[in-house]
Amino acid sequence: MKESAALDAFAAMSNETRLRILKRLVAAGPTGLPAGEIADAVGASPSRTSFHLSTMAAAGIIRAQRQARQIVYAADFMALGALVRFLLEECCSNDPTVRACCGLAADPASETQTPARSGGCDDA
Amino acid sequence: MKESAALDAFAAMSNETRLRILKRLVAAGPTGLPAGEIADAVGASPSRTSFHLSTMAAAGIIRAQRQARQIVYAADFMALGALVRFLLEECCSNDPTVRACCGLAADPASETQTPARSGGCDDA
DNA sequence: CTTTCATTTCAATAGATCTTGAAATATCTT
DNA sequence: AAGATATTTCAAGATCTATTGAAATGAAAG
Repeated sequence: MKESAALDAFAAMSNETRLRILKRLVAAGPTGLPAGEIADAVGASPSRTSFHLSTMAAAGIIRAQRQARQIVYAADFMALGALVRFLLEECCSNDPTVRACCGLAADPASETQTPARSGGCDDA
Repeated sequence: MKESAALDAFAAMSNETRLRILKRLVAAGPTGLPAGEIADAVGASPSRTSFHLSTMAAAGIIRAQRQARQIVYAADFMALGALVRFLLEECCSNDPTVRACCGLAADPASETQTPARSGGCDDA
């Protein structure tokens, strides 16, 4: 993942309305939801919702597809996975403390069992 | 992790200078680095660096500690771990596709081996 | 081909964020 | 106490982001 893409993705996640939209779209699964339903779900006006959906689509974390008169948006799960991985690998250099907090083995190449989160992690 | 904390953390990561600072601090380990060295490392003026360091500290992803005349900043590895976990759990509902992209088992409770990243993931 | 429905685009505005350079603060040294 | 060093704070301006409501677009139905 390119750094500029990650910066855009982080910016997309740094807004309350957009984070709500993302959660809703993740819950909706790969089928996604039409813009109007998303607007209702998050309690924002159509134009405001459209603005945030465009921002998120430009950041690459969701995808749009016209279906008859509606425009259906869906989370891009692979892009989200790439973002988590960027955070873990590029930003955090696979630091063992960071990894332990998400139930990951200290060493990314490890063939051993994933450990329970060790003590000292902030609660999520 | 509270949602508002995550929003602040994402905002903190959505700036190029701050992301560079974070990477440098992660590389520096728990000992951290004084502000002046960080400024040199990222090529930003003292006041600009100070502004970004304050933003990151307020977001809780780094910590400051005065040491004689310098102020030493260090990455907060547990907070970063909590952020990765928030992204994975709260935002992505532990979606298996997302998890596969970071070398995680599809099921967070799984006792089986962490799989190699399955096909279809965006390259990080 | 007009109407209706779903969504976007636009223009205006308000507010937040970033950068710059100068001045202020805190700490150490002499 | 005066000077040097490390960093922050402040004020000004530029830029970016978000919200609102009205108007425009696209697609289907009558």
